[in-house]
Order: sequence, then structure tokens, then C-alpha cells
Amino acid sequence: MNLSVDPAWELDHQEPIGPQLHRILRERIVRNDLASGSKISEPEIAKSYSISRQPVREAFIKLSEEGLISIRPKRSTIVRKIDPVAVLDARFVREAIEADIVKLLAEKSDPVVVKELRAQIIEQRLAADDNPNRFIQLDERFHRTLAEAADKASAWKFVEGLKSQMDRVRFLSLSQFPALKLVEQHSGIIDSIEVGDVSRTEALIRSHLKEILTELPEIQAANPEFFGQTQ
Amino acid sequence: MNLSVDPAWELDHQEPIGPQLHRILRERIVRNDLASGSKISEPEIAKSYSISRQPVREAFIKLSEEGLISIRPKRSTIVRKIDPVAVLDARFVREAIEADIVKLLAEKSDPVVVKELRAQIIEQRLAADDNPNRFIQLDERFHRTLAEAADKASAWKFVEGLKSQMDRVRFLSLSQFPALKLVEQHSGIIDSIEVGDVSRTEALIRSHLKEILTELPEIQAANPEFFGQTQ
DNA sequence: TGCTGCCATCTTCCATACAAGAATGTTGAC
DNA sequence: GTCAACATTCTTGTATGGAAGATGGCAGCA
Repeated sequence: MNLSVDPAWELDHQEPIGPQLHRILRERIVRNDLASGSKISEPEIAKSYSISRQPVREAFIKLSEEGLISIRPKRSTIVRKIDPVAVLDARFVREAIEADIVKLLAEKSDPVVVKELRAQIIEQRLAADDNPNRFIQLDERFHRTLAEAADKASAWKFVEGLKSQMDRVRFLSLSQFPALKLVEQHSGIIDSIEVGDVSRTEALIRSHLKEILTELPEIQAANPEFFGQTQ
Repeated sequence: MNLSVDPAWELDHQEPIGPQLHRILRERIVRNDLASGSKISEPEIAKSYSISRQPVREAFIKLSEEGLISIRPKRSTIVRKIDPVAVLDARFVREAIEADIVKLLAEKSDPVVVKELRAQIIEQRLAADDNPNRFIQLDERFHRTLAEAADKASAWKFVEGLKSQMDRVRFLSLSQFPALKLVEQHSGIIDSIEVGDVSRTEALIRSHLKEILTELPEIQAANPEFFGQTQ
């Protein structure tokens, strides 16, 4: 099984550092490379990347707004433990947004879109068996494609911030990842879009995005040390 | 008619300055006090508030993520003109979120919540006639109360960011504000929640949040100088 | 042994200085 | 008069220094 990551975890000093660092640190937190509950500090991160504290601070602020870290002024900054309530709240908003997105797609079914999505399904099947990291990439791409096809790329920006909370949970149980089941659900959504069944499409995506509701308690029970209460 | 504002547009130096300034500048942009399309700069704002560039920069970054300003590195920062597409996209996401919120409320109708909302309606009626600024405050409070009553205060944080795009439009036509119509719609939503009619409640809030669709073209036609294309 | 008060250290937040690119105005040549 | 090249100025991005508060360890005392 391939569990390797293919991070662009290096900084490109030609590009603005703050946003890059934000993306990198978010990825490290989601993948539990920065341990849940651990303490981090501006000078420490700055030193490790050989940059100043300034862009680190900007990245911290963004991570804080995403709910991934908790900045306690004059005290310290810690990687927040996964808060089940926050995960469920993020999931709730995500479901609302994506439900309306696929409704748009089903209302005016586009063969070109359907074809593109079907092509992605093939790739997903290939990765589902033995490459969960790859599958998670493809999963993100699939959902982003849905948004872009509905001409709602801007809405995806919001979902992206919400997803990080859910992804943290997913990365705790990569090996038991129910990728095949998710692929079949994706496929069903495409079928439903193709025939233009709006209410069925909505029901399917809502059900799809509720999968984590059953996984969450199990994953939390198996990894209690990464979870915590609202801080 | 009372068009005055009651801003807390002063800085409290005991509290963190960056977030305060973010809120203040957002308010000034939404109310068109910082003119659509005008150029602003970090040192200029810093000087006017007698603070350093640092917290100004942090506020700018947040405003940029909300789509209210456009930071062009090494060039300048401008207050974005109102982009109708961005307004409609924000509206779309907001409708999706709030629709699911009121569905929760209708599913388990709570007399205490209904009573609180009804009390707010009375205040709204009082303000509707002659105090649009006050009404806008009450409108925000009403929608926030819906979210909090559904135990989805976290979702409101997202709506708050989306609302600013829509509010910019509203503040361009304060005098023609259809406050009374909106109050009646609010009232209808409460009635529907009270009797637990989920699908009707959803339909009503979606219709309510579509009001701006008819207003937008008129307001844009009347104030073309404040509008622009996607930048 | 246990508790209290002080001090060194560490943290974020704010201020200031420096760097580099872009825009603008001026100056010179043609 | 027109155009081009240069220098000045203005902008944001980054680095660094200082301030205030919170924490934790240690010494001193009962």
C-alpha cells in the first residue's frame, strides 16, 4: 500500500511566502505531521523554514480562522485537537452548499460534464484499492469539478476551508478508508445528474456526505488521543 | 428619516487592533464610506488611525479574502467595485446554508424560539418605516438568531462573510429599502417554523433570500459608478 | 515537607527598518 | 513636438527589534 505523500512542502522564494506557508502548515496539520495538541510558536516555525516571523504570523492567523490552531495571546499557540462538534458543523455547511450545487447540475444536465466526471471515476477505481492518498486527491478533484461545472467555483473556496476539518479525521484511518464505497456513490450521483433527476441527485449527495457520520465515532474511539473538546 | 450610523469606529487599544480594524474597514466599505474603486494603502490607513502598518496589513488580508479589496503586490490596493457575479455567488451559498438551518428549526419546532423571533418582528416593524440602518441591524440579528437557535452558530460565521457582499448593494439604496416586505417574509417564516412545515419553511427562506435578485439590476442601473467586472 | 513570592523565560502583538518591483514624472535627444 | 530612458517616489513583502503579559522554576520561609 502506498502511503507516501507528494508534498510541495518547500517554499518558493519567488512567490509570496505567507500564503504558501499557510497551505503547507494546513497540509501538515491535516496529515497529523504537526501533532494534534502539540505546541508551536512563530519563532520556531520561522527558524525551521529560514524565514522571518512575519509571514509565519500571517499563516497562523489563517489557520486559526479555519479552526486548525488555537492562538492564545501571550501564552502559546497549539494545534487544536480534532473537535467532533467542529467536524460536524463543517460537514453540515458543506452538505448544504454541495447539495445546491448538484441540484444545479441535475437541472441542466450537460453530457460534457457527465463524460468528464465518468473519466474521473475510472481513475478513482484504480486508486481506490491500494493508494488512499491518491484517492483523497481524486475525491477532492471530483467535488471541485462538480462546483466548477455548476459555475460555482467561488463556492468551492468555502468548501475547501470546511474540508480540512473533515480530512483530519479521514487521515487518521487511511487504511480502513472506504474508497470503493465512495466511488460507487460518486458514480450514482453522476447517473442521477445524467438523467436530470434533481431530487434524487440531492438525496444522493447528502447521503454521500453523511458517510463520515458513521465513521467519526469509530475513528474517534480508535484514536482518542487526537480528539478533544471545544477550546 | 434617520440615516445616521452608530459605529464603533474607534479603536480600543486594550483589545487586539488587527481584528478591530478589519471590522471597522469592512463596515466602512459596506457603507461606501471607503469609496468603491478608490485606492487605499497600508501607510495611509495606519497613519489615519495612528497605528503601525502591521495590523493594517492583517486587516487588508482578511478584507481581500472576503473579496472587498484587491491587493496588487508592489502596485496598490483598491476597494473593489461591487461585482454582481460575486454578489450572486455569495447569495447562492448563503441561501444554501440558511435553507438547511431553517429546516432544522422547522423539524423540531421550539415555542421558546418562536416567541423570541416574534418579539424581534415587533422591533423590526417599528424600525421598518423610518430607520433603515436600524432595520438592517435587526435583520442581521434575526438571521443570526435563526442560526443560533438551530445550534449552528458556527455556520453563521460563514454567512457573515458572505453577507458583506450583499450588504454593499443594500446600502446603495437605503431609502428604497423594502423593509416592510422583508418583515412580512420574516413573519411568514416564523409561522411556518411554528407549525413544523419543513418544506414550506425552506421555500419561504429561499424566496426571501432571492429578493436581492430583483433589486440588484435596478440598484446597479441607478448606481453604475459603484459596480464593476470581476477583477 | 509544603507553600509563597520573585524572577527568568517564552509567547504573541505592535512598531519600525529594509528590500524590490511598479508607476510616474522629468529630462534629454531626435 | 514626440518618444525614450532614467530617476524618484510609492507600493507591498519581509526582517527585526521592543513591549507587555503569562508561565514555570527556584529560592526562601514556616
